[in-house]
Amino acid sequence: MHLTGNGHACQEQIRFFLVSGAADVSSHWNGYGKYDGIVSMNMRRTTIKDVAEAAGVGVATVSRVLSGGSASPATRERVLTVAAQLDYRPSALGRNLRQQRSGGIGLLLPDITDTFYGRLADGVLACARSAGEPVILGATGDDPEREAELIGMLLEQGVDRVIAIPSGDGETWAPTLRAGLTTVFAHRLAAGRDDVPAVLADDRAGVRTAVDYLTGLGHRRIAYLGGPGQEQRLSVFRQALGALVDEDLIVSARGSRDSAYAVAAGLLQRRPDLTAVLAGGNLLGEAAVLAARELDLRVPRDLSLIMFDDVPWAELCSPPLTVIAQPAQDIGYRAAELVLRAGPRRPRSVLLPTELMVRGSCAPRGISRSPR
Amino acid sequence: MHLTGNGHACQEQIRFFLVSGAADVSSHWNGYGKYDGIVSMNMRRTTIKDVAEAAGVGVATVSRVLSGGSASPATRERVLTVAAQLDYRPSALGRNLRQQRSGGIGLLLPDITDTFYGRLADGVLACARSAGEPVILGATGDDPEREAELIGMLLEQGVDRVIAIPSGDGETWAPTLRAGLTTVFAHRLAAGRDDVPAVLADDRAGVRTAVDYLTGLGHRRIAYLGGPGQEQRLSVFRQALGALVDEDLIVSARGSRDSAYAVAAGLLQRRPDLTAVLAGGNLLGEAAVLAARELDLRVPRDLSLIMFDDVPWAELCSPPLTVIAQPAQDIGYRAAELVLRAGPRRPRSVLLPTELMVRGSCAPRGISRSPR
DNA sequence: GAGATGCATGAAAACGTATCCACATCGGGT
DNA sequence: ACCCGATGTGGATACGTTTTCATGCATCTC
Repeated sequence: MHLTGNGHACQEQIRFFLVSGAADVSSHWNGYGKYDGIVSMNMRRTTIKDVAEAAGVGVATVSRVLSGGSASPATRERVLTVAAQLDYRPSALGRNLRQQRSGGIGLLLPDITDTFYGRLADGVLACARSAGEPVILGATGDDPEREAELIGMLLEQGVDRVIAIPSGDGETWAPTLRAGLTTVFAHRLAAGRDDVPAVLADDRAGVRTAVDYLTGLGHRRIAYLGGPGQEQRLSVFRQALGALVDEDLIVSARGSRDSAYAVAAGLLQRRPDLTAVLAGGNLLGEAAVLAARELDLRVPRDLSLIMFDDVPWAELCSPPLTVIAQPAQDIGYRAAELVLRAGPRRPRSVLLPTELMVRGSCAPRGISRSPR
Repeated sequence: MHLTGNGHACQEQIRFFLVSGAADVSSHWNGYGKYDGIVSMNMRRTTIKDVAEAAGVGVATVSRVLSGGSASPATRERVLTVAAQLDYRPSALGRNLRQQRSGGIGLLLPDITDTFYGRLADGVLACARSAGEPVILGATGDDPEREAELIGMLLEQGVDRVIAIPSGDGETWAPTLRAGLTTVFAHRLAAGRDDVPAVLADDRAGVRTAVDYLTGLGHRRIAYLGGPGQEQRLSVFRQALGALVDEDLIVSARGSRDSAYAVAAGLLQRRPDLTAVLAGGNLLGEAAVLAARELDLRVPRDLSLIMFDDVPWAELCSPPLTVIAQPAQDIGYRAAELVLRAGPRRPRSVLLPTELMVRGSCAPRGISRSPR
């Protein structure tokens, strides 16, 4: 009761100022923050109603002005001035409930610890920030179940836009689309969901370039060390390798570092005859380097190595790693653009170029590895 | 109109099933999703009211049951059953508006690309997930202005819990606390805001250990390569070094990789006489390694290097980097715990241990570096 | 047996916003 | 002079939930 009365008094005060001369208002009310200690604890949030009363207009008008609707220049200016003076910030809560959507954009990725996804997330954040949209982050751990859980959470939150590096298949994503979420996939697709727009690096060209480079150096027994959801790369790998393909040299790890290392070490141990490895991600590349070192294989003399994704430490490694650079940040940014600009018709998917960065981890096939 | 009528019909249907035999309901309505193609586009969200009507109780009762309030076992079971059948999910939008808070937890950090912050974020996500809370991520770029902007966004969203690696000073964070947000700082403090609980790595001990280790190896001219917000580390560094301190050897970079490299290269070039560097973060360590390589300084023969924060590539580097490991993930997790369990009284801050991991980037001071 | 006590329950209010609709005002055209 | 359309405006409503409050019923106590 007391509070409401107090608030009213303030608003009258402001109206007075506005009438007598708006120019002075700011100087008087700039120090609003100084009232901190006194009123902060139990101060009600400034609502659209307060602004309306202080400006002497209806709430509808305020809402229109602030949402870009039509209004006479005079009232528009008055409303804007008063809103600024009161330091009014529209409550996303009210708006969200009214329009049945929370506005934010959900971002679901396997592992925020992986610098690739980190850079991708950074791109999303950059675009979202320029659009003033909050980003809700979730880590799926490449587990469809956790992914489904997170999707449920997003739905419950009323999020209506989501960018995902999908782990699950079409089934997992059915509820999302059914609920009318605008979805954009990044970096990879979900099996059986080619109706969802996506932003992808040109894996096809990347793999082909890498394979051509390695075969050009004389390599014949080339392994692919893959991760989750790399079916497309695998098919291109097989295709590019043609007759040289050896299914025993194509292995897949789960998302974790441990799994990657285990698989890499197993591969190198099992097949001492292979001369080159294409690692399908920086975690896998890291695992390959560690495993090679553990087995006393020297890169690139004993083993040539190409890694997907250019990370800062690729240059620090010795030898510096030859990589296929992917525009992780761009992927995120473009995905955010797509999901924000989602118009009536479904936007076209985007394919971003990859680039082979030749450093020092590949060499012509020399003397065959000495058996251990 | 048509829709409402349709919805009512469905509810009647369900009530009938429930009366006649609940066991059959699931089998009949399991296939609910099959109606997708027909009704999905214009199907109203299932609300608490629907559940109430279908269960033949009031909305208040449903709310109580679902929020863990008291209710008779009979009604509780009936409500739960109906809710499950209707696949009812409470709308966070409505709840948020009602209780004037959005429930989620905001996470503000300088740069999600930095693996340290990535791991920290991962810890936060882990804890938040187990609590069922969404996380809203924002990247400040170590810029107080952007930070203030993001804080404003969080306030607008009604977020009432925030974890931050603060960039700004107490002034920046005044609005946050004024608005009644429960705030927890992680990894570092904001100047003049020691009233905010924090989760920190034991920098004090870390720096001291590192300095002792280096001086123990005979080093006398030791540089500190710092980043933003490392005032405390600097003071400890000076203190630990005692009479050996040389202000010219204490330099600070901004957050970016470029800045870090520039400062590192400048330092090494300007002072060829220094024999050891303590880098205050993995970006700075990376910069130091690159700069040293560029100047043809061999590590550790010409230059000993210790880096704050243990990252996977520290082992891949040659030589492997001696580091001060920080429990980044734990920091995030604990911070999330604190901010979630925020009771009436302010929780105590937490200090987590650091650990010196000796690898190969430090050596006893040998022959002084040859001048270039 | 009457009053007191406890519990389950539902109607209603509130949260802050956007939008629908009705009304008023004004200018220009017949 | 009258009407009509365009435009600006404000009251009222709805969004889905939680919480308060009053009511009814059953049980307990003296």
